[in-house]
Amino acid sequence: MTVDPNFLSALMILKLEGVFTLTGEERQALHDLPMRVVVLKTNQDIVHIGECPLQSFLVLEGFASSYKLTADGVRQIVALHIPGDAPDLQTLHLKRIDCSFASISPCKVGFFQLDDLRRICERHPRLSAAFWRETLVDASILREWVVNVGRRDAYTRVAHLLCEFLVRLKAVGLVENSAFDFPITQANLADATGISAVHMSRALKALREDGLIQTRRMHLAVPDWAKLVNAGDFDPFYLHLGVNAAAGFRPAPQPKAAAL
Amino acid sequence: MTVDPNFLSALMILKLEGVFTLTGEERQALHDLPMRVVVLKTNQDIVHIGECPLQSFLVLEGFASSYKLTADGVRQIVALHIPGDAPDLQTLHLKRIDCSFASISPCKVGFFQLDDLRRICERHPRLSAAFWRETLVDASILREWVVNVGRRDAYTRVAHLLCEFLVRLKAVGLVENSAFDFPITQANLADATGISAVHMSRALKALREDGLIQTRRMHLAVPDWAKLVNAGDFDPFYLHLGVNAAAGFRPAPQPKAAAL
DNA sequence: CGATTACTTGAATTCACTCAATGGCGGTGG
DNA sequence: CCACCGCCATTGAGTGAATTCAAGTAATCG
Repeated sequence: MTVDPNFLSALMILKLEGVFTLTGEERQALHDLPMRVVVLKTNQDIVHIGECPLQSFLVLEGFASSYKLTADGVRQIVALHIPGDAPDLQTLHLKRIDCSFASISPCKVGFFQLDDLRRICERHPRLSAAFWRETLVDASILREWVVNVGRRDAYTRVAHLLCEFLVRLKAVGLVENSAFDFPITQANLADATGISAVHMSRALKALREDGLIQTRRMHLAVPDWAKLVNAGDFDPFYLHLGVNAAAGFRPAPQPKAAAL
Repeated sequence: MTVDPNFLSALMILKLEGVFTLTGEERQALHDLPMRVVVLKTNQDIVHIGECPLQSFLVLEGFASSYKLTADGVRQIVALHIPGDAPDLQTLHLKRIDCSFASISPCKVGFFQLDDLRRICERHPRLSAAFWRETLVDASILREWVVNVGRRDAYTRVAHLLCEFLVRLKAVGLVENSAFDFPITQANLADATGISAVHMSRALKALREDGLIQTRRMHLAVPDWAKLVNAGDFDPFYLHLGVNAAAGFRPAPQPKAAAL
């Protein structure tokens, strides 16, 4: 995948189009957002907790994480970011960043000035709302992570994380035949699920032996989606994907919501 | 505490004032927000997951929770809400609610129409930004909860939750002499920390025996704040409280943030 | 090809869980 | 007023899931 200098906005636009149709003006505004592309190796810090940056970033290629450390130096990954994600939108309204960001695979990110984005938000209220919505979806994912880490056993937990990964990657077109590139170490997966790296190895082995996943190299395949969903107690609803993006993952058209 | 019919907006205003000073117009707009006060007993559902409500609510008195259930019916509380919180601002931009809300103590909540709030947001961009900020702080708390549940042992986890509770309650003036009303069952605390109710009992006992907390009836006192903070690996920064609100909790004025 | 990093496996341990029984408190009704 | 019931909290005993420690294998990179 080559990096078009405006690939940043292209990805952003793709994602927002999943929610509502942009006007030409809105698309243009995003397109004109100046940015600086940076290439990262694995495990490089992007922003560090406590900083007050003047810029924010978008993931273009590869994967990134948000993480925090406990007092005794144990790491917990609190979010995984895939191409198209803007992990750090909180900087728009919170001065100091409350978690660190790092690449967890070779990775390209695009930096943009917060002031530029603020200007866009002021001029285009619908875009502002769309970014707000993004941060709300992130919060929804965090809620599911609390459940995952708090109440599911390791096997289910890992299955759930892989389900989430697959659905999110599919939404940005990075899945082919229920398989995708997966250059993430077990240690990182362990930090994302709150288990030890050793136990992650065992959990993945169990999933493999049960025929729920196939791992070769840095590549992951899901032979039986329904089984993995079942094993992971997974319902993609919390991802709040547009109907288009979620096609193929919702077994049936979503039921009319219950009246209040 | 009696319920002034406009107590809702009063609380909302109080909280927002912690971030920036409202103009008279802004204050008036909040004050004029129509609302309906509802009194709840313990453990009553307020909004159920999957609904598409036309209204949202604010907690006036007592405590509420956001929770989700796993497939086998185990509950995980993903957020606790105290007076002044608007737990359900996500409805502004997400159609279907992705978690349930319930009272976890006797409780008063104020419902308002989303359309009314949307109108306020359109007319008062600074208020819109302030509400957005609120949701970002909620996300920050969720990140800390993932760390808490994922990487800390039960003892530390419970201490951390109690620290968070005390700081947040203090910010809305519900703490006196490091003590506060605490009408929350151990089962609920267990669901918030991802441990079993039995183990919660043991953890609280240990904290009591170590002199970190005192519990009598539905009341909790913290004799030695520094010790509890230490035991809970607690740093209030993630709460993003205004400087005023956090007074007395930050050991020193926050250091100039590191440059990017 | 040698060095480093990632993964796997086994064994012993520990933290937290379930199950089960008991005690305290508050409310309700005879 | 006291007896009873239900909810909540406590405690003990046994179990189990996940951890740490340790060793060894496979893969990757310069």
